[in-house]
Amino acid sequence: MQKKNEPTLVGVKEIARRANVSIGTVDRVLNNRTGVADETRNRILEIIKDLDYQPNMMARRLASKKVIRIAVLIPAVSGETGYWEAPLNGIKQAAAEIRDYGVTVDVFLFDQNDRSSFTAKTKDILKATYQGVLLAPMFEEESLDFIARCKTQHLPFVFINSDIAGEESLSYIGPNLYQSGYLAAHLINYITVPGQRVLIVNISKELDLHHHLLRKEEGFRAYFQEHPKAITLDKTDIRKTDYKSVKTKLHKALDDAHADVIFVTNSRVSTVAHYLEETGKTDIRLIGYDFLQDNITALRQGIIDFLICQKPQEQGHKGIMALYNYLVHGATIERQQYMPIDIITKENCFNYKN
Amino acid sequence: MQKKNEPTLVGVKEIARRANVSIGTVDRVLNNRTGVADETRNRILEIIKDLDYQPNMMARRLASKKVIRIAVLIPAVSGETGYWEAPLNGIKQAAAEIRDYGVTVDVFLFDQNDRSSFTAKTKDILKATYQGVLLAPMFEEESLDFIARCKTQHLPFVFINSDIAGEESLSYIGPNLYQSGYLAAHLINYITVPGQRVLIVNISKELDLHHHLLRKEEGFRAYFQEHPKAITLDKTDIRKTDYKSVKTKLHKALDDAHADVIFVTNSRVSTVAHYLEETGKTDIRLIGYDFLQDNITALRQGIIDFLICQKPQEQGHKGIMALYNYLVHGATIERQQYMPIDIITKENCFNYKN
DNA sequence: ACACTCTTCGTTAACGTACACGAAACGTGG
DNA sequence: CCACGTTTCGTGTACGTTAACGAAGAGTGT
Repeated sequence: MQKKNEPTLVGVKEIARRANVSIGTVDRVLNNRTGVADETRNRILEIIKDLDYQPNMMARRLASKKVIRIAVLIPAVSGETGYWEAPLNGIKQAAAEIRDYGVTVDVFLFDQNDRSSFTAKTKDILKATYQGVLLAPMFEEESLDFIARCKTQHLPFVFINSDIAGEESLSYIGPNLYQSGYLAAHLINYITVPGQRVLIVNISKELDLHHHLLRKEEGFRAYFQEHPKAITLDKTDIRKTDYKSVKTKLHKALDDAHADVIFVTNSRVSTVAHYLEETGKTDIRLIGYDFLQDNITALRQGIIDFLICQKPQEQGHKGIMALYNYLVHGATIERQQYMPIDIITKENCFNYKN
Repeated sequence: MQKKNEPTLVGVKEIARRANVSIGTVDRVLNNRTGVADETRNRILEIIKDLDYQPNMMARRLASKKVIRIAVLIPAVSGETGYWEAPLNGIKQAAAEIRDYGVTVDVFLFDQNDRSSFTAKTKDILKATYQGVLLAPMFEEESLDFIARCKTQHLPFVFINSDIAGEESLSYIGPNLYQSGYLAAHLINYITVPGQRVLIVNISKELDLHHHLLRKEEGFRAYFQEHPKAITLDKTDIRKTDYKSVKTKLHKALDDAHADVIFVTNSRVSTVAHYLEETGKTDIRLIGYDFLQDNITALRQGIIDFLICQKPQEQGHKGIMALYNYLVHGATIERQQYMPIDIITKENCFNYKN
């Protein structure tokens, strides 16, 4: 049926035979090294194209003793939030997959509350000899410093989870925050009727993270600007993440104005769920972010209505793979890889893959 | 920080050295072949465990000239429905990924309207020498025949898209139809108010496929049984898939009783969308299945409200990978791999990965 | 013509594993 | 004690590629 092409049967030997040269010469043009006459090189190139030669990756990486090292710089999972566990898992999984190909990945964890720990780790990375870096540029200023150094060292880097526009990263892999806020608004549009009130809740004590939340809120508000509806948007900022602080603030906010729907702009939605459950306000619809255990529990109980999630584990996986494909296969990488925005409810959370 | 284990540096040579034997002997116990004294075997086994030896896959498959062949038996993409294009793409992608490992996959396509084409292809597969089969068992009787033969030939097989319970397949990879209908009901529960009417629409001329739709409808109805709500469920079966027939039937159904929401149990939802657009009934909410171009278009236009999708491409990919992991790595495979049930709306369809 | 440097290319030993072949070592029966 | 079979093991080649080494030829200056 399909053409009778000999699959993978052609190797350097066959090319060498046809070109009347030795495999050494063929190897030189394949890895475009010097020392081949232009005429010979062209002849071999021609034959390679003719044969649609595909190098045998196994043999290639077996023979090449050079090992590729990738550094990863992301926040440690804190009691604060378990979010980074998922990307880390994706990173580990990818690392395991490409370990056989002679790629090792070292993970450096910094403290989200401590800019200096970030800087310290960047120094460690620059000291060692890596061929690529995957990083979460949470602290903008410090990150700019770091990637400036990367550039002088011709060290390719990939951003994960948050982007710094205008910098020549190989790729950005992460959420489209604006769009995810927009989507949340879309969902709320479905489940509300005119006259109702929506409360937007930002819970975060980190300044740089707060920036994330604002981007989502922006998308959220944009939706209702573009789709006018007679609902009222309230908002409360909570700068402490412990339950008591959240409770107090929420109490006040709900006292000021009743809410039919609460939109929490990050994964702390389970804290709000706890509050609603405790106070028996289970008629309030609740939407938040991220497929974390506490959130899933509340989702199952019907306290949280929707979770929005952007596959953090896959983010980590893709981040490593982008570097791998670039470094090993010389592939060109998409500059922006926005993750799909998943909607999770009580009824489809069972088989969700983070 | 982590233990100073030499990664992948240990090979058969090191094991042989420690055991005071040659690599040949080590090789014998690794591939548990005969001809090793029990005492020696145990000694080597011990060392292997000690060193946490991981064989080098590349070298392994390089040296072993045996090639693994996988057969795939799925419906051809017809004008009828483009659905199977997605799984096929996933299969092709997976095939490309493992081609380097000496695995070839041959795809056999049958006609969804012709049972005999299915049988013919199964014969072709059995005639050739495959080590594994991935199939969509759409025709139950014929499939049972086929897998009976597979069993006598010790040919492992994986089901995709639809399952035949009780058969010893390596794995089933596909949707949980019941649950996806249940989810649709859940969504409709959000967007309806008491007193409204929902119309269930089954569009399919194939008998075996119809069975799929019923399973979804079952889940759908179960939801409202478990969550009683004052809404009325109507239903119409449409046994011809051309637009004119659908139009006629829909007209009649909507004439009988007004509908606030229409739930189409498969990917033909775009046909209904077309009807709604043409007749200006755009106030009717519409929910259906699958991330196909026509559906996406209608989704973007706001005619379709929700699409439910179960990653058909990933299904194909996972199907091949299950076989690969089993045949090459001897991994144990999960018996049932239900795909996540994704909810797609106008606002999150951009970055959706099928 | 000689010594020398460059360019161009062939040869060969790895890489880690699989597998065929054959060599010891150890019986066992006569 | 020899012939023969069996068990147990070591050796060598192969897989397709990389990369170091060095040989042959061309060019240059004296």
